Amino acid sequence: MAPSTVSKALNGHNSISQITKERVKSLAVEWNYIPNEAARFFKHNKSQTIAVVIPDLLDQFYVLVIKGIEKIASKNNYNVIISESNDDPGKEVEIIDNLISKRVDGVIISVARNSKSVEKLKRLEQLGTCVTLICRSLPNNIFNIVASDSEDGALKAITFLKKRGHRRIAHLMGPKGFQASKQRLHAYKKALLANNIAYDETIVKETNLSAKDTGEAITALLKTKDVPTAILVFKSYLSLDVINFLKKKYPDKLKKLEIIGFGKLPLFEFLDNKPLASIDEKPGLIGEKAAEISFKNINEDTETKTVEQIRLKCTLAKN
Amino acid sequence: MAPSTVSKALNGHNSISQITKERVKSLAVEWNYIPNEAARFFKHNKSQTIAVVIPDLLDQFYVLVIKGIEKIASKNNYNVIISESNDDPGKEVEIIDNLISKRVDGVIISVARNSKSVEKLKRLEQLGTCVTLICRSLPNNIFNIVASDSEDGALKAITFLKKRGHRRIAHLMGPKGFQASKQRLHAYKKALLANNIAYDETIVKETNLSAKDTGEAITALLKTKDVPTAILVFKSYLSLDVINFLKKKYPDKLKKLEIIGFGKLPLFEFLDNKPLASIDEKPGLIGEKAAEISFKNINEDTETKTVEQIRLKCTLAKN
DNA sequence: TCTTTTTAAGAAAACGTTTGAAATGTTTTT
DNA sequence: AAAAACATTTCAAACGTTTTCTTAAAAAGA
Repeated sequence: MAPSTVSKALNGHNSISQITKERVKSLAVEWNYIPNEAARFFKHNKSQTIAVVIPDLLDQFYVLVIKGIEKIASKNNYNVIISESNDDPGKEVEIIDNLISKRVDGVIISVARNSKSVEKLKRLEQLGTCVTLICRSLPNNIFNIVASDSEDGALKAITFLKKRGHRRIAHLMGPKGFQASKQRLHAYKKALLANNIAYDETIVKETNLSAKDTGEAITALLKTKDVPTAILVFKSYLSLDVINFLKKKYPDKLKKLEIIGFGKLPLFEFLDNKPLASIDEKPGLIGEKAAEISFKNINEDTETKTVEQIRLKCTLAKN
Repeated sequence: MAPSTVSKALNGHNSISQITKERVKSLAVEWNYIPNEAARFFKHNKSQTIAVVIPDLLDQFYVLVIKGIEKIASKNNYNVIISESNDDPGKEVEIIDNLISKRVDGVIISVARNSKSVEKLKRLEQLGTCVTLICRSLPNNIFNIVASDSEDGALKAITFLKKRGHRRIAHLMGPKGFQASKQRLHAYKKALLANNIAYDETIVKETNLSAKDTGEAITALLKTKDVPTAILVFKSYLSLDVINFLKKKYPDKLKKLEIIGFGKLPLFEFLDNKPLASIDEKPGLIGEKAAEISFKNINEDTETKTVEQIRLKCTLAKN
């Protein structure tokens, strides 16, 4: 029996008779034949693999994203490989070089802060790999992106807080250098406006995300003359730092400053003092959408490719 | 210039002159040449990849293991692919089939509870893949394994508790069907003995790991006539369930029952009520050791292969 | 200068699979 | 009965790299 016959039989080619197909298949089982994927990938110049690049696996947000991606990938019989950049732009470039030589079919990436990978990512696209950003954007919006709709999230959070009686709602923002920080600050402002609350920049504080800096920001907030009663926080883990800080330094304030943060994490279930509520950014769904974009592009002609920019609605989850 | 010359030049073969090597390398950069790994893997019948199979990425313990593996793998220029079995034996078998066809060079696996994969793993070894178990063992000890030394951990925990004045130390054990549960129960007994504390089976309770069952076990413990003042818990996440249960149902007992669990997690940092201490099983080190075993075996002749069984010492981490 | 040795580069085969074309065998049509 | 159509199988080339073997050129020795 010729190799080509076997190949065609196993792949259900219709130029092979039913009888042969069955004979081949049963022999394959009997002889424990397992196709050599490396040879197949090589032949097809496809790896049946999409790569996920994230900052850190200890961040449960990204784990949920990955689970979403895996769900779609396994439906499509695709493999997923995961790399951590640790938010190190150099490491990120290394990772992408590696992905290029692997000829992965798609890359889903949450770029490192201060990413230097734009050119590499462009090159990846030139080579036919579908690149999809998640959560964090890059200048010029030239890549597919799936992220949560911060404006929707902020609006739901602020509206909820107003209903609870809050009128003085602060914002702890991320580093001004980050796209996401600006975006969420803007969302915060817009949400205040929609709720007829005046914007007051004295109760918007920035943190570089270190616990120390966050502590100082909170201290400053607590020293403003009209102390805020609630705060919208840039990111879930940051909310936890805020709570930790309050617990240590201002335990009396703990109940007087209600916290809502972007992002809801499974680990919240174990916390005593947790944010009042969280903006659930649907990480699993982000992963699924990103994976779907990848597969759509992988299966399409390169000519018809268009850039997709998806912002997913959030929900407000009481903790 | 012949492909063979290029190949040799890029791989630093010494039958190529220095001049040509440099010429090739500079042209490679200029033309953006990136070797096709798929072709290479195919040619070598090696994938330069080790696979990690774990139950769940949301368990930070395993994330730390993975980070350890990645550390060693990247030193060796190896790729790591991760799969989640979700403790589903069927899914696990599927995953391993996939790994077989990928011809991965090594598999590091924390087998699913009730794993049905022994035969598949044997087959994997026959095919030349190095199989290393982590944390969870399989009957007959035919595979390499890296795990923590429960006896060492339990001894340190019980000794510490005794020094704090505890004489009545309970044990919340995992399902009796699990190898690990038996192991740790045995370690608990041995540690009591070493500390001259009598073993009392009325204060050893089993849980199937569901929150409900754990609650019942704790309730039963609290109802024993000589109520324990401390408890050694099977696993980190289980400690959290215990604490959550006490908080809800017996808040007064929260400070009266000191808890030490197997496993220390990064998320503990955010908790108010946390176990008194944790047995740090050094997940990162487990990953590193497992990866080292893999590479040692990958680079060795199959003839000289021996089974390695490593039990790593623990430390006791105050929380 | 001629032979021998050394060095460097090229040629060809191989890895396992898939693919389209060619060959074989069978059936239908004329 | 010959030709045409069809069904099924096999052949041969290809994918990009590495490796072994060969060849060409240069250097060394006589």
